Amino acid sequence: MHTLSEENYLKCIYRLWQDRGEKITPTAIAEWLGNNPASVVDMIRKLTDKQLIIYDKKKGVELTAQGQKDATLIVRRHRLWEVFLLEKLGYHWDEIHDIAEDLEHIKDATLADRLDKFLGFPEYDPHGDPIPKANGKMAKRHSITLADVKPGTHCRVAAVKDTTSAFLQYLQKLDISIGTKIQLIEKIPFDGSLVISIAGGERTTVSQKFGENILTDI
Amino acid sequence: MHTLSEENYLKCIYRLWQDRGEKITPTAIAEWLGNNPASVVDMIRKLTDKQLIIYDKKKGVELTAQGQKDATLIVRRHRLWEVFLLEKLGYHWDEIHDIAEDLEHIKDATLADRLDKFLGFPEYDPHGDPIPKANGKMAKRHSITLADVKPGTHCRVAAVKDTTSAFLQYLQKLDISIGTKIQLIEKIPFDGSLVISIAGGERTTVSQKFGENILTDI
DNA sequence: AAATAAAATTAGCCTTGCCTAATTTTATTT
DNA sequence: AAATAAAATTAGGCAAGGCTAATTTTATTT
Repeated sequence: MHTLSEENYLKCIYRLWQDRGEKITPTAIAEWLGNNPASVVDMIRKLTDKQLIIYDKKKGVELTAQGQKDATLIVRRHRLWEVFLLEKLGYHWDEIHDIAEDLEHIKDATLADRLDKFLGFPEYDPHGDPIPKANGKMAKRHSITLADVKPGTHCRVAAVKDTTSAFLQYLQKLDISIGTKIQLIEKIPFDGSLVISIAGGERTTVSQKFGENILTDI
Repeated sequence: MHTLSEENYLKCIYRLWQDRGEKITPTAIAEWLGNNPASVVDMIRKLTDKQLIIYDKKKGVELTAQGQKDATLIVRRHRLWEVFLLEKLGYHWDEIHDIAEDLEHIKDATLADRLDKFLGFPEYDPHGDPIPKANGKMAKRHSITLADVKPGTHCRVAAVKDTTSAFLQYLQKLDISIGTKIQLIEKIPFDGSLVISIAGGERTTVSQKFGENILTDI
């Protein structure tokens, strides 16, 4: 099996691949993990030896079939634990990510499946991300952000991209959670700011960055 | 906070202290952990620097107040997770120890307390060991083994000392679990073997070692 | 195309936590 | 008490996974 560090790299590569679809460079990985690019180069060598990734200077880092499979299972564990922490232990939205970050590395042949069953086979985690099934399949990710929809559109918050507590706490303050209805009233051309109405309430203005981190259903 | 390794040493010292009450030597620790005594000496220095233990060649290793407190909380986490794995996820007796061994190191200010509440504040773990409360207090450990009771005595299995799966699977085969009534019929003087009756059933003979690992209520 | 900037890589070092081998200390026998 | 055995300790090393600083490649400007 993989070391803690290897797993974190795998997961990071998986996320970058899912999120952007852009070329995954050592620098991008280093930034995401808060590591030095030199360290990343070391690990790229190790993961390549283990045949979990393929690195090509032109194409960047790509996961092999095995790498994808392993990464998916880590994400599965992470998201299942998030559901557990929120639903069973009563944690708040913004507290669960870091704890799940540790729990996801617990390895046991049947743990994730048992947890999945115990939780009632949830489709999405508390941030709206789909939970991979034991076979690696998962529901589609939501991809349209609040910043993408046309002014006038009514939409539903389906997921959040950023899961830092700074963002989640801001959402909490605005009374936004998964399922909240939001109407995009206007986009300010100058800086992309968004004028929205939350759950039919009065107008609020949020930044473009904010809008890009809200994934919507419609 | 402490590293994974430091926590394992702390827990080991705590166990040796509870179990035997004898002088805790570097060799004893090394044996328990399956490490080399030289490594233990290194760690003794580190834990001493952190003021978690006091090491005196004559007295052996002793936990400081802080060391005791920290070790107790690790044990608390371990035992709570064992309850969770057995009761909520449906694991068997002999499978939970190793998983809890990993889970116990997850650190979060409120995790253990939330888990405790979620589980209904259990007093004992599935092996019959008392679960320390948040304040460090815990119910008394059972101390009389099946090998200690007088022939003729009827007693109840309250806990097991050995938690290896080899022992637990043997118990399962004999249909013994926490709460099972056992009568000690006879002790064989030659090798200390015990003739017992399990739940009123027919006579069975078990070894002295076996008896020493069963803790009884009466 | 040359100059500059950015990214990738290499080299060498650090800490943690373990190891073996050698040595010193302490205990146990004879 | 001397000899022997066992335990503890020291010294030196190793792998993992980071780091910084220096160098080489690759991209971007001018």
